[in-house]
Amino acid sequence: MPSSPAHGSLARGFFITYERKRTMTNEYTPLEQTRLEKLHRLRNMGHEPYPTRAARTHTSQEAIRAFEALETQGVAEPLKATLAGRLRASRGMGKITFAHIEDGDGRIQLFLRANDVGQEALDLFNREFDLGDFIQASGEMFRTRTGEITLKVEAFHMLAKAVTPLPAAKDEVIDGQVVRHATLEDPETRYRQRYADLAVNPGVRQIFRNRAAIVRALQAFLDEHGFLEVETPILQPLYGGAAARPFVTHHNQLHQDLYLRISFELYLKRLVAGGIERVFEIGRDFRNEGVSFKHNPEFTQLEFYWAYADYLQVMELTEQMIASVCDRVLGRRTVTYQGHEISFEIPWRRLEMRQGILETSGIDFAEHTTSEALAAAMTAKGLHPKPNATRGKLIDQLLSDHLEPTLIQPTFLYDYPRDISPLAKSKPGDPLMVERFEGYVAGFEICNAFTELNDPLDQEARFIEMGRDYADDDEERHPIDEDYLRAMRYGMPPMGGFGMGVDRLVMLLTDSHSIREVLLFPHLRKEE
RNA sequence: GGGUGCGUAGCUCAAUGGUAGAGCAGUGGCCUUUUAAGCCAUUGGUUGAGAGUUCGAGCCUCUCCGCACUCACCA
Repeated sequence: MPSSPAHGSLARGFFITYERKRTMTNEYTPLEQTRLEKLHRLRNMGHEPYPTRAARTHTSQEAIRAFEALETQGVAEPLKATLAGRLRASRGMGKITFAHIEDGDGRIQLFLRANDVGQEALDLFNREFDLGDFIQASGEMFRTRTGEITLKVEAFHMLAKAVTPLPAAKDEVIDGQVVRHATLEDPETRYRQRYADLAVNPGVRQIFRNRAAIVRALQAFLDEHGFLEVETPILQPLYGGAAARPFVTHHNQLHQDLYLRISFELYLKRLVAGGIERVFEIGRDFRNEGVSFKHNPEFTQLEFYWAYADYLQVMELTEQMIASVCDRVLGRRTVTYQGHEISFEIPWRRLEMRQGILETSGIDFAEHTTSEALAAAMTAKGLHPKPNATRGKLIDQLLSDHLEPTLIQPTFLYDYPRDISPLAKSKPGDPLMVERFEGYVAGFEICNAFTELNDPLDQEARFIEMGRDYADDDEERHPIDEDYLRAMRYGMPPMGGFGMGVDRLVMLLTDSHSIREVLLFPHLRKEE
């Protein structure tokens, strides 16, 4: 990049043209122009605004802890430190300036005095440095009159000039409580410009630290229980394993349409057929559906499959796994979610799905074995059954409308109707029901599991039966995965299988009201 | 996709159909232990975009864009 004149139109013109070509951004705002002029002045004075390297010796908290340690030991020798971070507050008071910088650890105060750095440098700091700039400062640690551990700056320089001001956010400490003023709140700006959100809203960073810890805790738990972590194709020639519309893409050279996976199920069960008795995957699923506070088009799923186990054993492993995650990540098993005290202590409540629906809606679906009969019973109760719905969908409607909202404490709903569970094994002696459970917390579903169907003839019949419920052009109609049937015909051991929305678990453990809060870059419509 | 609501300065928010404002941030000045520092002065707006009604529109009407909530969809 050529060196630029201080603050002429030539310099600005250069930058604007460059930016427009690259990103089609608009012109710089007046606030940005002010900062660009500072940038050019710094450069003209020989202060590189974007030096190649930093040289910090301590993070903010390391410096504070090291100072406290020396203080307790009564060491007279002052602690020298070079700190680096983002300028978040600056209070100029004539011949001295107090400032705070923020790094990955937290905040620390800087104290700049004309006596120490020189009047010229102090003026440079006050005139050309802005909130949001990344800077480096060296000096000795001390305590101010009010007791705050502070760096008495002897030398400082810019590490990266911020051209665009951060959305203002100031903290006030009242009786030990941090009160934030004019924080960035607009959800659209927060999600579109997550970098700005992360920079000014510390709670956001904590959510994603917790998210990473939750995923690691799940991996550790399953690893300790003998499950092998694998990665299966995201681009699939056929999709399956869930009721969802897929995203379609195309491989040019192979002249082949491909689907982004909607679940891992059929691939992971192929692996069990191949002899991997305990297997799991944590990864991204893609579903071409509407968005809501609990749905994003791409989301993170955990699935595991466990040979020779059934859904009851999976149920027990599930509550152990969640408790283990709570222990590792939070150090406790109770959380507050949107005002509800929720306990993940073992065991969770177990409720037969039929019984739960009977209690909350007054309808026993077992007494109505056809969709017509069930719809009539619902109408008789003053409910509004969806027209032309299958019996399974009507039961699902009763579940979501009446039962689901009541399931605040962790609850396993078990035994589901066969016609909404084409991959689950029937209950012995009850051909209409399958061995399946779903875990509900805070009124929404977080996991889904069953004793897996391993009878290739039954599976083929279910696929065909399922296909009959849809017209040929119905988008929900699923293709039959012949290769999966072949894998099953080679022999597939009995097994329990499990799937969980990791984002929803993160929501629960971070008290987030929307899935978008726990996704770094949630899906939004295109800007403009 | 439907319904409801919202969109005003960089951020958070005001403004009966009648001159678009405040705090913070910014700019200039004073200030050597402050911490939402303070004090004085001051800049900043095509009120999301476009059209219409009106003497006059941030406000009323319509279209579009975006966001939120909600419904539909989600074996």
